[in-house]
Formats: sequence, C-alpha cells, structure tokens
Amino acid sequence: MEKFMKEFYFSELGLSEKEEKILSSAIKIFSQKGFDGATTNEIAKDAGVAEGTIFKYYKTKKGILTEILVHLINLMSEKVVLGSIKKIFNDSSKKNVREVLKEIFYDRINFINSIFPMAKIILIEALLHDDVREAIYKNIIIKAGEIFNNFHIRLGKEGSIRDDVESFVIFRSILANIAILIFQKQMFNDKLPIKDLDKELDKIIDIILHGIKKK
Amino acid sequence: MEKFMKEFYFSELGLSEKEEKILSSAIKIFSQKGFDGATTNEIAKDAGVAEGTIFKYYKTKKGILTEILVHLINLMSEKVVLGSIKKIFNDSSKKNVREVLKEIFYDRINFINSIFPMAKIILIEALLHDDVREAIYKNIIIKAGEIFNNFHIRLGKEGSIRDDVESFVIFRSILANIAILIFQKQMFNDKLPIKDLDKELDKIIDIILHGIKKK
Amino acid sequence: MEKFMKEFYFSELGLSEKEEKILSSAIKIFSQKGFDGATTNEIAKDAGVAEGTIFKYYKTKKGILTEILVHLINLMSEKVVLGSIKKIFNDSSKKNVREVLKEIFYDRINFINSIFPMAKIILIEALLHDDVREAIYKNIIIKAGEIFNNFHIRLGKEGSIRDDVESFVIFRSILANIAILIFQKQMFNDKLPIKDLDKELDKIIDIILHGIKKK
Amino acid sequence: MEKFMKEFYFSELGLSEKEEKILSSAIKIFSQKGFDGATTNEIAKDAGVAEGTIFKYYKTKKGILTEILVHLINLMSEKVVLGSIKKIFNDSSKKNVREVLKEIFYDRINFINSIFPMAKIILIEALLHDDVREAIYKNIIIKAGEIFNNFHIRLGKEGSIRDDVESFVIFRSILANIAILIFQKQMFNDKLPIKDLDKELDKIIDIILHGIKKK
DNA sequence: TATGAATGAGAATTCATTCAT
DNA sequence: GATGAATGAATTCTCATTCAT
Repeated sequence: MEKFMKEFYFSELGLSEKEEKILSSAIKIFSQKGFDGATTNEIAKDAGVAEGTIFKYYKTKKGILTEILVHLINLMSEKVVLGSIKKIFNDSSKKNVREVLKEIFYDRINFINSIFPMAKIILIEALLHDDVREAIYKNIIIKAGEIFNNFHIRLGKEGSIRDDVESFVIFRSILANIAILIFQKQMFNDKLPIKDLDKELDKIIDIILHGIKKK
Repeated sequence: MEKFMKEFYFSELGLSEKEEKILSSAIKIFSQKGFDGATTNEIAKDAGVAEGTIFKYYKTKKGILTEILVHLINLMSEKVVLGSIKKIFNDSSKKNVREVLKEIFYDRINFINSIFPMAKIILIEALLHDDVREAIYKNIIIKAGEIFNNFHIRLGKEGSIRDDVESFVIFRSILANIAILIFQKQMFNDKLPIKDLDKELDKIIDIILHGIKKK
Repeated sequence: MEKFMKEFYFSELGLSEKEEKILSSAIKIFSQKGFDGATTNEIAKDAGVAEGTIFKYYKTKKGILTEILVHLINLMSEKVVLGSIKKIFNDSSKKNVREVLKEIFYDRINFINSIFPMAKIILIEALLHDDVREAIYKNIIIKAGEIFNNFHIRLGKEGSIRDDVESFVIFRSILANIAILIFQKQMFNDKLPIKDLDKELDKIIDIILHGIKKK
Repeated sequence: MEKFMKEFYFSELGLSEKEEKILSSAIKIFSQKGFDGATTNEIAKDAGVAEGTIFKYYKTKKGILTEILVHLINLMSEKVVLGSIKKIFNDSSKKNVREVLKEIFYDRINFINSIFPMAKIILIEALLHDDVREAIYKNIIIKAGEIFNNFHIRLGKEGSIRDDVESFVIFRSILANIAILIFQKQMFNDKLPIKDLDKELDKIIDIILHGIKKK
C-alpha cells in the first residue's frame, strides 16, 4: 500500500524522492499519533532522512500539515470528487438510481479508504480548528453539494427521486450513510467486519431508497 | 452552560470543588486544542488552581484523559443511554414510530450537544488509539446495539418497521443520520445553520422511514 | 566584583535570587561572547540553574538582552547620569573648572568601569541594530547633552569656559576623551596600562582646557 | 560605493571574481548582523554563489573573518596609514599645524568611512576577543603611535605643539576626537547630522589646539 | 492540602560543513 | 571548479512532573 499510496498521491506533483518520502511518512505518523503527538524526529526516521532535511522542504512542522491539507483538498475537489462522480452521473441515464448510487458508493468508499490516513488527520484538525473547517467547507462541501444538486434535479425530473424534500437534506442523508460505513470499516473492522461489501451496499441503498418503514 | 455542565457531569461523582474545576477545565481545553495540544499549565490557569494541584488529583496528564473517558462511558452507558432511551421505548407502545424516533432524536441530540466537548475529545482519541476504540465499542456500541435490537424486534412484530433487514443495518443508518446532524450543528453552524430543528427532524425522519425514492 | 556588581545593579529591583543570578550570568557571558555567540545553556550553567529556569523568567533569549538594555538605560539616565553629575555641578560653584572636570571624569570612569560588561554588550548591539541606537539616543545622549548644556551656560557666564563654540561640540570633545580612556583601560590595560589614573586625568584635562598648541 | 569598495579593497589582492564577491558579501552581512548573527547561506545568496563554494575558498566561516581582519590590518598599516599620512607629514613643513591636522582629519575620516563596514566588524570582534585586540594593537596602534611620535618631535622642535606632555597623550586625544566624529556620522547621522564637515572640523581642531578654556 | 518555583528530558529548528555529481 | 542537497550536532524553547514550603 505504501507504494500504491505514493503513486496515487504524489505521482503528478513533481516532488523529489526525498520530499515524497517525508510527506508520505508525515501522513503515516500524523495519522497514527495526531499532529501534536507526532515528532519530526519520528517522521525523519520513518522517511530515512536526517531531521534537518525535513526543514529544507518544509519551513515548519505546521507547514507539513498545511501541505497535507492542501493536497487533500486538491485531491477531493479537483481531481476526484468532480472527475469520477461526474463520469458516473453522465453515464447515469442508462442506469436506474440504485445502480448509480451503488457505483457512487463504491467509488467514494474506495477513494476515501485509499486516502484515509490523510482524511483522518484533516478530520481531527477540522474538529479542532476553525480555519481548517473553513477550508473544507469552501473547497469540498460546497462543491460536492452543488454537484449533487444538479444530479438531484435531473433525477427529480425523471421521477426517480423525491422532489418534495430539499436536495441538501437528501445529500446529507446519503453522505451520512457512506461516512458511517467508512468509519465502521476503518475503526471497527476487527469487531464489526464488513465481509461482503457488495451485499452491505445493497442493504444500505435499499434503506436509503425505500426507508425503514414496512410497507 | 458552564454551570449546568458541571452539575450535570459531576454532581453525583462526589468530587471536591477543586477536582471538579480541574476536570471541567481539562474538558474545555482538551476539546479546544486536543489532548496533546493542551498544557497542564493552561488547564491549571483556567481552573484557578496551581499547576501542582492537578497532580494531587491525577497522577499524570494522561490520567485526566482516562478520567474523562471513563466519565463519558458512564454517562452514556449507565445513566443516560439506557435510562432515557428505555423510558422512551417503554412509552413507545402508545405512539407511532415517527413519534418515537423523533423523541429519540431530540433526546440524543440534546444529550450529545450537552456533552459535546467531552465527546469531541474522545472521538479524536478514538481515531488515534486502539484502546479507546475498544472501550467505546465494548461499553457503548454493543450496549446501544442490543437495546436497539430489542426495540427493533418489538416494532418488527407490530409491523411498524421492516424486518427483512438486520437490526444492525437499520440501527447504523439511524445512527448515521443523528450523527451527521450533530456534526453539522457543532462544526458548521455558522455556515449551515439549523434554524428549525423540529422541521429538520421531520424531514430526516421522513427520509429514514420512507426513503428517497419517489413513489 | 561579582558581589559588588550584583549589589550595585540589582539590589533595588526586587529580583529573586535566581533571577539575579541569571541576569548576572547573562551579562557576564554576553559580554564575553556577544549576544549571538552566547548560549542559554552556558548562561544556565554559570548561573547554577536549569536551562528551563531561564525561560521561566525571560520568555526568550532576546528578552534577556532587552532587560539588560532597559536596566542599563535606567541606570544611566535615571539614577546615575542625572544624580551624581547634578551633585557635582551643584557643588561646582565652589571649585574651579579643572576640579569639577576631574571629579566628573573620576565619577564617570568609575561608573562605566563598574558597568562595563553591560555597556559593552549594548555598545555592540547599538553598532548592529537601529532600535538599540534609537533607545540609547533618546534615553541617554539627549538627556546627558541637556545637562551639559546647563552646565556650559553657567560656566560660560562665569567666564570659565569658552562660549564661542556650541555646547554640543565641547560636550562631544570631553566625552571623546573620557571614552577613549575607558576604552584603553578596558581593552588594552595589559599593553597600555594606566598606572596612575590621577596623573593621567590631570594631563588629559590640561589638554582639554588649554589645547595642544604651544603658547 | 559597492563598486568602489570592491575595487578599493581587493583590486590588488589577485582574488578571483567569485572570491571577491564572497568576501565583499561577507563584509556586508557581518557588518549588518555581526559575525555570529550572520549565516553562510545569507552570504552565499548575497554573493550569488552556492553555499558550498564559500568553503572552497575559506575552510571555515571563521576563516572569512580572519581574512577580513588581515585585510583590514594590511589596509591600515601598510598601504594607507603609513602611505597617506606620511605624505601629509612630508608636506607639513609648508603648512601650519591647523592645516596639517585638518588634512589628516579629512583623510582619516574619509578612509574610515570608506572601510567602515569592515572596521565595525573588527571593532566588535576586538571587543570580544583577546587575539583580535592583540593583532590590532601590534599592527595598527603601535605603528600609528610611532608615526605620530616622529611627527610630534618635529612639530615640538618647531614650537608648534606643546612638548610638555607625552606624545602618546596628545595622540590619544586627537584620536578620540576623530573617532567620536566618525562614530557620530556612522551611528547617529539621522539624529545628529553633520551637515558641513569642513566647519565641524574647524571647530574641533580649534578645541584641540586651544582647549575649551576661555582666555 | 495546596502551592508554584524549579527541573530536565525532549521537541522544533538552525546552520556550518560535507560530498556526490 | 562549482554546486546545492543532505547532514546532524547544537541551539532555543516547551512542558509534564516534582518537591520544599
């Protein structure tokens, strides 16, 4: 996964090998101990460089965190959120809602899992700091909401999805279901393992589409 | 709220006034800066005691965190989770599902909001440390799941809720919807304010009950 | 001298014993190695305290320097420059110019010698930094110039000192002669020892009063 | 002046262009921040060379300082102190003392101003380190004293200057007056500007020659 | 019991110096 | 010769913890 992550995260950033190692190790250590719990010494050792080298690339420890945040935002807003979801939506005319949702769920879960260490770091920072929250709101939440809104309008017209509830409320509910699934997988996979993701998704989507009320 | 929290949290713990102040300040500072980002000096100042006094009550800084975790678990598992939810369930025969859910949602949201600083601290620690996750799983998740399971069985028999999906999946979905609402209120209330919680809950419960699919 | 310095410098500042030791050692080490050449570790060892203790009293290393500067300025402007020189001037009616000058020279030389470590530190900082220069100019030079001006006016009326040259030019020339003497004593005492300060002063004052031209 | 300085300082030293740039930048940065406050990185950037290049020419950072000291001593003792002052003295038979002194003052002030950055660096180092003081004493002070001594003997015979005071005492007093003027110009030119150097020198020389006592 | 001055181990950061290219 | 990335020892500063009062 180390290898995969590197490719995935940084291949197009034009980072030097050392810089890539440092950033990669920082993500690893920060996600294990939190930003304040991690030490630059630890990161340096993990990256196989001298501690001083870190500060050639990043002015301060905080600077590494900022870089990670920026990278995550770029990843989510520019490349992935928009790119792959749009693709799915564009193909959606051919499929029914259930299939589109499943594809989106699959896509999101795989993506978030792949960047989970980064996402975890930023989630914690967002819980603690206003400015991080602000950055996430502006760069991710608003954009994702807009995309969903378009999607919702189209499906509403087609008659596939209810149009008597605001787009945002539906969006939030879907988001909640994806989030808790990722949370379960990442935090409690030993206790509450998700053995068959495919079946699991079917159940969740069924609830999302038809609710929990007996007909 | 400061006053309320103190009473609420600690009134029955038999803590001395000083100890109460320290714990209360620790929760405040930890929730603002995270455990590693907070200093005992800061906590002492906020609590109006000498730094040394903290270490009369808690052997180490970590000890304060443990106390907070234990306290949160007690609060959730023993006193509140079980207590008030059970009460709602016991009264549930008289009401329809929608009303029961709304009451639970109200109850949970109010409760979590009131203990949010504590919950935030522990959430972060749970993201970072196995043992905290373990404690939460054993003491909260399992117990809450069991309670919901009983509730589900009863409602399933009554014909109010689908019984063709596992209890846990439904529970998780409801949990997700509550959680994201609390999250929105606590983290993005300035950007995405929840003006009328009552109406908001109606919409969410509608989606939970009937799904997002157009009939 | 260590003892003497302490008393002299700090006795009325209400400093704790530790703080006094730290400030005293800082002056010693800074004057030996310069501000940037000195380390807080060295100061701590010399003061017999832990390195961390220094930072209880002074937020930063720079803060120690500022304290020394402030202390020197207070010493020179408030207590000593004004105090003792005024006294000499007030008694001056009874003596001739030569005796007054000699008394001032004695007084200044003894004073500057006693605070030379401090003065050296600040001299170097003044050579390097605008703001220090500014502080010295405003707090010492202007005040000393004014005092001398009064002195000059009086002596000019009496007919003891030339009044066809600006006060400042005379002041500067006297200052130069005092300064170079202190400089010689402090920097080159091994090579150019001043064996009999009394005779030395007589010669210098003679030159100041009558010039170097043969009559 | 930058250009001039370079030519002036180094033209006859047979330095390569790079070496000249490095030395020139080192003087600039050292004089702004002091030796310990300056970094080799800063010097390299200012000189437009790689940091490593500095260490091709100078084994250590300290080595640059030594080079500057040696250069300053050469400049003062060999080329200039002796050269131009001798010339003035040799022409002195034709002029009166006042004119000779004025010429010397002009010459010295211009010279020291032109090399002030270097002189400042070495002054600070002399304040801090025995060995630098030693070098200055041996190579500059003694030599200058001897030259002045010859001058004094000659003028004493002519009857222009008092011969009832030691040569050194007179020399020191003249030196003091030159030094304080340079100091004023370099350190406090914004606060105490010297608008008309010519008139200023006339006043100072008048005081040096005739003293401050009213006749 | 409570204090808060003092500690010192450990953290982030700096910087002269080296060395492979 | 020249480079500049990399080093790691040294430095400033932080902070949980102790202990005499």
